[in-house]
Amino acid sequence: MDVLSLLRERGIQPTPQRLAVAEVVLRSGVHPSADEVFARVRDDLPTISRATVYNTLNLLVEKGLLMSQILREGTVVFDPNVQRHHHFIDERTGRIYDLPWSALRVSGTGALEGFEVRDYHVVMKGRAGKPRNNKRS
Amino acid sequence: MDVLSLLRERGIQPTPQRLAVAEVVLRSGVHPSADEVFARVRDDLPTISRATVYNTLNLLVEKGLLMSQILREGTVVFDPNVQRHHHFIDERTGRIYDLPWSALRVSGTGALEGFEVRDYHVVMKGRAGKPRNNKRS
DNA sequence: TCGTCCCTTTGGACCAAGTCTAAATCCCAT
DNA sequence: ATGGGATTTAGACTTGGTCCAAAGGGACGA
Repeated sequence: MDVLSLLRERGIQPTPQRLAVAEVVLRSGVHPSADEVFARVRDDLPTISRATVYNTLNLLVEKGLLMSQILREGTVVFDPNVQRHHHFIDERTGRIYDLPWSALRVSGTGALEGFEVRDYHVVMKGRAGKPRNNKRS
Repeated sequence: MDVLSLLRERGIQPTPQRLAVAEVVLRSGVHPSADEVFARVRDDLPTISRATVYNTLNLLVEKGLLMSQILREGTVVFDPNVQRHHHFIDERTGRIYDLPWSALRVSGTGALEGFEVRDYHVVMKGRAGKPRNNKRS
């Protein structure tokens, strides 16, 4: 599905600015901050303003095309993966990886006295890219 | 153990400013931001500077008396609980609660291809203060 | 074609969290 | 008492983010 249709589907009035922002963040596959998106978008649309990028990202979150996540110090990051999932943060690079929901299982969430759990996820830290398939260490 | 001895034990040269900061954050039982600590400490020590509060908090983290956590948008919070534990965030109040490590169990952390997990914890969101709740997720 | 209305974009002011720096102060050993 | 290293201070600076008033742009009726 192309980005233009995605926006229309959610009732977002498409504009060149919004399309450019959505292209960058939805296709990125990573977890950019707003200013990182700003920088990337400016390559194509040099006159776009910071306010528009922030407005658009917040609009995309509001309309369910993005999630914002609190995973980096000092800044929110945007995640084009809107399914439930977990996160892994590489300690060396700071890079954030998505882990599929099915990769982990958390038990005990229903047995917490005094807490009504609405959502949860696991945040893991370590090193990514070390072990290889079929190799033991 | 009093705070003065705690600092000495960790090789931290005690000063009135450091003691005041440590008292506030170690006894608070909550998860204050640096500026919240700054505000509280100024009640007792009106001339203390922001830089000293930030320096001291970072020093306490470095020396293992505190942990810093990324749980609130825009600011780091400090956690006097240095044991492994999970977190629950009340969506209405933003208040952060510690959950004992034993309250939850996460399985699958060892089976992740390509990720060497060094640490992890569960972040939950919902409403606190409602006893008697039995729901799975 | 021309207005006009409404939505969007823009630039800059503003705010909050946090770091940095240079100067002042403190403490301690000589 | 004095000199030096550690600590504190105020304020400048940086960065992430919001706010606002003015300008732009497109759809539609006259």
